[in-house]
Amino acid sequence: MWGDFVKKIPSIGEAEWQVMEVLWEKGQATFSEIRSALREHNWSQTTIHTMLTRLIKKGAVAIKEGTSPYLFYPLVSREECRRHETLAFLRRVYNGSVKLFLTNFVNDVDLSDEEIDELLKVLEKCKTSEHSHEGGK
Amino acid sequence: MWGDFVKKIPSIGEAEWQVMEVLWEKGQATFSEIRSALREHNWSQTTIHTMLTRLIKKGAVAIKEGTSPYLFYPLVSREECRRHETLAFLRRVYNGSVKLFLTNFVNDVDLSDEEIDELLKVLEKCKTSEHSHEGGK
DNA sequence: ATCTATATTCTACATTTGTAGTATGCAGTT
DNA sequence: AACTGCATACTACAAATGTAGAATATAGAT
Repeated sequence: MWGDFVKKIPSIGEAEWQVMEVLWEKGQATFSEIRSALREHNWSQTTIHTMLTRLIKKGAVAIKEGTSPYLFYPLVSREECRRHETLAFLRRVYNGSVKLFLTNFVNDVDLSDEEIDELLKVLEKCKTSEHSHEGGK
Repeated sequence: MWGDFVKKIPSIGEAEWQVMEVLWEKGQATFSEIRSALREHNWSQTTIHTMLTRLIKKGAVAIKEGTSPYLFYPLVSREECRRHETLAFLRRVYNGSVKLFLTNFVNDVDLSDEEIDELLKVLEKCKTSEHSHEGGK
């Protein structure tokens, strides 16, 4: 379905994901901005730097050319990362089946009827709204 | 009901999960049974053994007392593991919001209207059926 | 008792990830 | 020039995980 020429989404760890969130939120940011956005995590500066470095090496982040205090920005979108993680997760835990996921999850975790109603609404909307990617099988 | 004794669900890696699947499927199994069930993975025997050992150490698997060719069996249910993984996943990737998950995911990945209908049905059923769990959190 | 095949244990190594100390570079101030 | 602070780099270490070789135990066949 996605052919062989799919952009390879790098794997992003739990803590790294936090850093990415900041970048996705801000679009771009200097180190101090990132640091202060992550203030509550009480990570040492070097820790954050290490993560940025690794994210760069992985191709998830880049530094805008010629910026003095470096401006970091994401090279992969939150959407593609989410999709990637989601597919991996479903494959791993639910045999790749969204249906199985919903069935089990909604049973396991107590979702209130209100929440279920919300989900129903969301799904309904998705259905009616045409997703026009026909792109042949 | 379980008060503070919340059973701690161990973290289970991707490959380890495969081993657990076998155990969940069979209920219990000897090493050779497990091995042959995982045949297609082309893992060396020791690899599988290592995983079993680690799963035991983690408290995810146990050996039935006094069985000659050891009988391994799961100590944690697929359901609780799934719940655990799911919550962690949602927290990590979707800010803990199922709604966000559905919205994004259904948009990102092309779900056919049929699939959406199926999901709708599943959700509807969940709503009407009493879920008599006590609320957790 | 010996051999052999399967069962079980021990040890090892690379990679990924979280975490962080230390060191150096550079710019503005004294 | 020296000092002070932030910016950036280099190095390190432990835990988790995937992967597997080597060694030993043990039961049944010879």
